[in-house]
Amino acid sequence: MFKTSLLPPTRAAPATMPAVRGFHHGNLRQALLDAALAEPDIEGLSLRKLAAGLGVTPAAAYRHFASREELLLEVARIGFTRLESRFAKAFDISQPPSDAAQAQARLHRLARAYLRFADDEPPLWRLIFGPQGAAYRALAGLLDRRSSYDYLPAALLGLYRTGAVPHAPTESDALFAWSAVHGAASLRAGRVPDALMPLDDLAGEVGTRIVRSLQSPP
Amino acid sequence: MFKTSLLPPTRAAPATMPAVRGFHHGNLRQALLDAALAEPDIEGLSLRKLAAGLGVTPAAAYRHFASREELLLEVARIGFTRLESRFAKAFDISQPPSDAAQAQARLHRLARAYLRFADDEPPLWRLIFGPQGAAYRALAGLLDRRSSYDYLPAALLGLYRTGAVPHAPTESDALFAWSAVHGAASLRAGRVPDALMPLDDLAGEVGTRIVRSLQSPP
DNA sequence: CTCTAAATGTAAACATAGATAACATCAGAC
DNA sequence: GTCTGATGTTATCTATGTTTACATTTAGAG
Repeated sequence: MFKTSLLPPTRAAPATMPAVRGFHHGNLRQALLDAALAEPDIEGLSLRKLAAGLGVTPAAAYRHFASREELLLEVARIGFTRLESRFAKAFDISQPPSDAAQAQARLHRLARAYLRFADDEPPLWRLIFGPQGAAYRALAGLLDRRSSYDYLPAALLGLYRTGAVPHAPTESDALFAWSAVHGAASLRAGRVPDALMPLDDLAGEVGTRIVRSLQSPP
Repeated sequence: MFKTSLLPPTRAAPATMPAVRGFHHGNLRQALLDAALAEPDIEGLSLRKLAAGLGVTPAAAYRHFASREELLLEVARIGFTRLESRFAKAFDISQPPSDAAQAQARLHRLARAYLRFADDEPPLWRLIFGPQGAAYRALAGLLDRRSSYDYLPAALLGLYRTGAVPHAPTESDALFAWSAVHGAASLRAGRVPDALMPLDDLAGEVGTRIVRSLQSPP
């Protein structure tokens, strides 16, 4: 027999390490995710091109993802994880603020982490926060169950406890703070003219103004 | 001769008014735009389906738009126009604020207009402010040349002139205000849990906090 | 070691999409 | 009336997501 087996030797992946286990391709799933993460326009990627780039048939991808949408969802999950990891570092739970200055520094670090993520990984940012909602809403569960959404309120509470702010933060306060940071990042990612000052300056401005907006009583 | 002329009578549009001029279809261009505007997911629309819905061949659309992208661009322009029209009404240039309260009311109206647009026309909102940037950046020229971007700074200046705020607004102030409003609208459009309070309350909160964030000297 | 079953890929095909080219038709100018 | 340009229609091309039937490789049971 001879078949059309003219391509099998295409598995010329001697330069790549055996990944986890060397199957046909050597864990295609991760390779697809990596390729997707490297895409400049993740939402606009083509499964076929991705597969072709890995020297694999389009249908092969369907052994690992039920659909294109599921691939994107998985990528979005990775994005959320990376974002939260940045938040965790910025928040630094091991070092609770002992005075107002430290509490404000923590808030600034959070704002900076958020903005920096938008700066460092624009494709992921667009995928995650794209108003398309597909990935956004689908992953809402992932966000709701603690994590990213809680860092900001916690930081605001720290402001109050250290006396940087005169009243305990309300939900409204948290929403406003979140809006300001998210809005700044959005405008920056959207390349809105005015939003292009140095990132650290922007983070500082936003943090400072948030604190200022909390000065009067509720 | 007989050809394949079995479809021409499909032009059964006696119920629709002659539009501007009764051509083959009776101004397809506008009909396509209207159909696109009625789409729940504008960015995801299909030219073919749109055409089919109007009882017209896919290729017919290309007599009016060079590409799908151009159709979307035109829709985005319409969206921007609608948004600016709301801003204009909210700003009410014919009634300059004569005291702090009126200046604040103007700011609140602007915030409300912005949020209301996101609420009233989610598909347009997503198209316009989608981080995809396609339409966004392409239309940046339309935004830069005055209009929407200037209402907020003007409102802030009004706050200063009427003494509602102690210092003349800087670019940073305007950017922060814009971030806060835009962020609130984004979160709302993204159905983020906390952002779902009544629209007017949200607009009020945002407006009030923006003013508060401008209380200290620069 | 061998045999089998699950995991993984391939080939071929279908449906839909955007886009283009050649041809047809209608409105209005002359 | 005839000619011309605007507007639509018929294929037709290519790219893409997706499915189905088949092949192959791997891992593990016996």
